[in-house]
Amino acid sequence: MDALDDDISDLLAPLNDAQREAVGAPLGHALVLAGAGSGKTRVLTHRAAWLVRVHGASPWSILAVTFTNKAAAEMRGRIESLLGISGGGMWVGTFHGIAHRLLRLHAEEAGLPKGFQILDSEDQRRLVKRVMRDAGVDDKRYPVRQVQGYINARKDEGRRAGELDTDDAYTATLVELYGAYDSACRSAGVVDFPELLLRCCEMWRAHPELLDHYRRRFRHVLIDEFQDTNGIQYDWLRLIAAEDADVFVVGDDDQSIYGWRGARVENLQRYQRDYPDTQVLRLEQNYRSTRTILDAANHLIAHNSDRLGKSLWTDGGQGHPISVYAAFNEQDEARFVVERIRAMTEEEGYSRSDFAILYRSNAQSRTFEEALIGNRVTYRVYGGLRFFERAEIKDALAYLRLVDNRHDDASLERVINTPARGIGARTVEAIRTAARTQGISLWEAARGVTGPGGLSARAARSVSSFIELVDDLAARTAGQSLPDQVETVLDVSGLRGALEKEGSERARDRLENLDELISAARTFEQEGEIAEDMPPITAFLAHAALEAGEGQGDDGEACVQLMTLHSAKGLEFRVVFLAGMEEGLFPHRMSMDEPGRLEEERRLAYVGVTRARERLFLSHAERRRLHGRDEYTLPSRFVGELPPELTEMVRARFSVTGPGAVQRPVAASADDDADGGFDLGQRVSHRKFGEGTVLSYEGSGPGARVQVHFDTAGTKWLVASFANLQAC
DNA sequence: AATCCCTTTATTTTT
DNA sequence: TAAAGGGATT
Repeated sequence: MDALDDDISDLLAPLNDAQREAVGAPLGHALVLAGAGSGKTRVLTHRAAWLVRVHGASPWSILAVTFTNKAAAEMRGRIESLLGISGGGMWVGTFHGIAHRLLRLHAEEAGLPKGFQILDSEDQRRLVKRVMRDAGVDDKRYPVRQVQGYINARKDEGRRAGELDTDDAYTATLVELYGAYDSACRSAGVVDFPELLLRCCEMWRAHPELLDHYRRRFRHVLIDEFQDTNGIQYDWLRLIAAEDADVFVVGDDDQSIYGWRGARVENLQRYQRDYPDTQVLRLEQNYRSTRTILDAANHLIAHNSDRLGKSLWTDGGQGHPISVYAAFNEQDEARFVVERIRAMTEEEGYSRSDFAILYRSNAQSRTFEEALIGNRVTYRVYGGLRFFERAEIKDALAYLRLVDNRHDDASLERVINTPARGIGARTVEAIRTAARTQGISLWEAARGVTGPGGLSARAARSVSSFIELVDDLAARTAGQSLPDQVETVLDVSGLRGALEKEGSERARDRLENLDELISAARTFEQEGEIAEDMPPITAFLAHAALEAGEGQGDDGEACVQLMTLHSAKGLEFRVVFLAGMEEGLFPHRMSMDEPGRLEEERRLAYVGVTRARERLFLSHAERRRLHGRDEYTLPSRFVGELPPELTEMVRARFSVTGPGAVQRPVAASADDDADGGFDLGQRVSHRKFGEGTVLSYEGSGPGARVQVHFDTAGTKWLVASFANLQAC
């Protein structure tokens, strides 16, 4: 196809001037500062298509990088539809996915065994723990998570244990553990997530001819969400993008919310410094939200300093004011949200899938779930435990990994006594010691200890039958199809049998998940990308580690969506509820003291506000049960940072006589407090419904009604004078 | 070796 | 509150 004859109007027509300028930017170095809802993804995908159709670039020469698999899949799909062909040869993926691919292709140059496996965070934590035990480090002084965090942070900076300063004893121990952990990874033939990037960089540095090959191939590099890149990802880009390559990065400093995970907003400035010819483009027209919502977002984010500066505008309508609801407690907050959802679906024609309830921390979802269930509103919670992270799935995968590589110590430790087969802590400890002293893998050590000496006869028998089991699995699965291999593992390992015997509800769930694993294997075999000469099982295991299986859940039915603010980034909804707008919760108390972290919280609030297209509701509870204690809370400062003229306070349905004063209904029972009323949130008991909590009032005098959420009987409105509620 | 009970602790999350 | 981890018990 001659690029010049191609009619490119479909590429430019759906774009505004700023977007068009970005898409058609001259080859070189571009930085697109794209505000929320300004058509960032569209610009990125049209740019890729533009490169092919206008500059005649081969898809082979394009490398497009995102942060999540979901974003990568979406980008690939959209580019392909713009090109009208499959983007054959184009590399579109996550940083980790692409680095992984490179390491597979060049395992030898990278110093990795052919069938290396990937550790997810949990695997990594277990391994760190084991290394610490072996090194005799006290996990009270050095919490495992902290050590893990330290190692990952250093890897994200691109630094190995050997390059680190050890000024004080504490750091020295951390560095030592880092080194010991890395050697454990090396001997087991496994890599963790940050290692994928780091190893890739090291491979390129050690093999300039390889780097040169890829530099000549990938003439065009596109990167999404650049504000989320960390140090090693930036290094990686600097390596792969030759000086004269075409680099197109898109980001928004106001949406940088992963600083705590090593993301460095400064990379936006660093990029401009490292490539002085960078053309900076701004996308400031928002197509998503009403003017009210956008103005509110702009005001909010203006409270941050150190911004690159960007101001979003829209030519859309004013829209509704932002509603702010002060709830008594979290149940009342949930009740309010669910009531609004009910009213808007019934009276204004909204669908359930138009609503999102966003919150700062996952624990907040529970109250909403209860309220939604109580009102028979279908919903879906995003986040939480992902498919491939479930214990039963990981057990099954660990068997597969062990069959693939007997020296994978982490997997061996995981399943040596799962299901229980009489190999207890002491036995495992003996194997571990043997492995450590002889410098061999656990597998080899396990084979050794079955010999004379050491273990009791019973333990030795158990261990050797485990060894036989794994060898037997290997023999049986050889030559089988992927789903059959999974099936074999489930049956022969006893994983399935143990769950069937248990027979509980939970066990049935797990069995279903295991069945789903077989289907996942089948799907992967049919559709998955099994590159080059990689054995399917290796590819499948890598897939399980790199894609936690977010797609699993039940779509289809219209659902209200519940998720954290973090997972809402990149999404949009007609109606958004931002719940728990309270000091201490949001901004979170752990991020309140440091100015930098507080600003990140504010960016998170900004992300939340800009998710809304039409309506935005903020709510905060005056009293919230936190860790089992009732806490009295203040509204979040972020609420106060919105212009008052754009917000309206929503009143509860009971009468309010003065500022903050609640007129209490007269209760029939004379035996409680002085004025005979109940306090909101007070515990009461009813003859028939049992105990409950007072949620709200309506009216006063003898006709006053009181809303009580009963622990077992649900929420009810009662006429106070007849209900004969007792304080308790 | 498995079970039970007590203490501790308590963001955000992708890969 | 509730989950998870550690220590003691069976």
